Amino acid sequence: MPVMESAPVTPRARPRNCAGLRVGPRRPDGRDQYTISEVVEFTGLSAHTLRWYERIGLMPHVDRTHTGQRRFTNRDLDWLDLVSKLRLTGMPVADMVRYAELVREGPQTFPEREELLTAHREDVRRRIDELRSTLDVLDYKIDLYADARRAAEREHERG
Amino acid sequence: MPVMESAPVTPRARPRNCAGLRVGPRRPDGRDQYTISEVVEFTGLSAHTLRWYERIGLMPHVDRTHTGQRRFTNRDLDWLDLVSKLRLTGMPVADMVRYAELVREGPQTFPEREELLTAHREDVRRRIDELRSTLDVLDYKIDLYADARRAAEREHERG
DNA sequence: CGCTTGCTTGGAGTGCACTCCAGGTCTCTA
DNA sequence: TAGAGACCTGGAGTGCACTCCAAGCAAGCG
Repeated sequence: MPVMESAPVTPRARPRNCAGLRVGPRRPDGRDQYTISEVVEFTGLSAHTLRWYERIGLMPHVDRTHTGQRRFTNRDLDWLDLVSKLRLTGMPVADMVRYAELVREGPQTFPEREELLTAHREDVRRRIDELRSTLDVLDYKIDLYADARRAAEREHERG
Repeated sequence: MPVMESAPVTPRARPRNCAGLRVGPRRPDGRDQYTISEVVEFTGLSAHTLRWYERIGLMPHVDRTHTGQRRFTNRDLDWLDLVSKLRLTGMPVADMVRYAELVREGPQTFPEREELLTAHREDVRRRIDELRSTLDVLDYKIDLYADARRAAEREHERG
C-alpha cells in the first residue's frame, strides 16, 4: 500500500513573490508588538491558523496583553516566515512541531536540528527533480496539442 | 483567508526513480491484459486507489472478464503513468477528472486540454521556484548548525 | 467438497491541515 | 453609555485523497 503524505499548501488570490509567499505590507521598523490581524497582513496566514499553530506547539509562546490578547514580536514574525517556507515545501506540521520543540530545548539539540533540516533538504531536492521530470512530459504533451492546433489553423486558412 | 490546496502525494517505502514514481517490475512485452494486482505492482498505486479512480471517472472505462474482474490494458497503464506524474506535481484530482472527460469527448477538446496542461505547467514552474528559494534558506540554516558543531568539536579536541 | 486466494461492491472511516462556530470579553468611538 | 468591532476559547466541521470494511462471488487445489 502506498504510504501517502499530504503536502504543499499553495496560497492563492494575492500577489506572490518568487517564493510563493504572499506579499503583504512590509513590517514597520522600530516596533515589536503586533496584533493578530497585523500578523495576518504580514504573513498571509489566517488568524485561525495562527491560533491553531500556537495550540499545537508550533509557536514559541506568544506574549499577551493584560486582557489576554496576543502581541506578536518581530522574533515571532521571523519564526512564522521560516514556518511558512517549510510548509510551502511540504514539511508535515508534525515535523515542524518537532523542530519547534528542539528549539525550545536549547543549543544541545543543534545536532538533531541539523539532521532534521538536512533530511528535509533532501526531500526538497527530490521533489524538484520530480517536478522537472514532469515538466518534460508536460512540454511533450503541450507540443502535441500545439502542433495539432497549428495544423488545424493552416487547414482553415487554405479551406 | 488563505485558500489552501492539498497536494503532492509522495509514495514512500520502495525504490523510486528520479521522478519519484515507484519502480516496480517492468511491464512484459506482448501482453495487453493485467489483473488489478499486477497493475498495483507496475504503478505503485493501491488496488483501492485504482478502483476509486475508476469510480470518480479518472479512468477511461476498464475492460472486464465475464465474471466482472478488471483487466487493464497497456493503454490503461500509460494513462496511469500520466496520472501519477500529474498527481505527483500536485494537480488536484478534480482537474485530472476534467482532463479525462476532455479526452473522452474527442479531438475537438484539444484546445481546452492544451490550456489545462499549460496552466498546470505554470504551476509546476512556480513551485520549482518556491522550492529553490526554500533550499537557500535551508542551506543557510544548516550551515549555521554545521559551524556550531565544528566549533564544538574543536573545543572538545583542545579541552 | 471444503479451503484459500483474489477479486467484487457500496459505503463508512481516516488523517491531515485547516476552518468555522457560539458565546463571551475587551476597547474604542460617538 | 451604547453600539460596533476586534479579540478570546474549546470544540465541532470541512475538504481532500485516499483507505478500509463487510459480505459475497469465482477459480484453483488436495
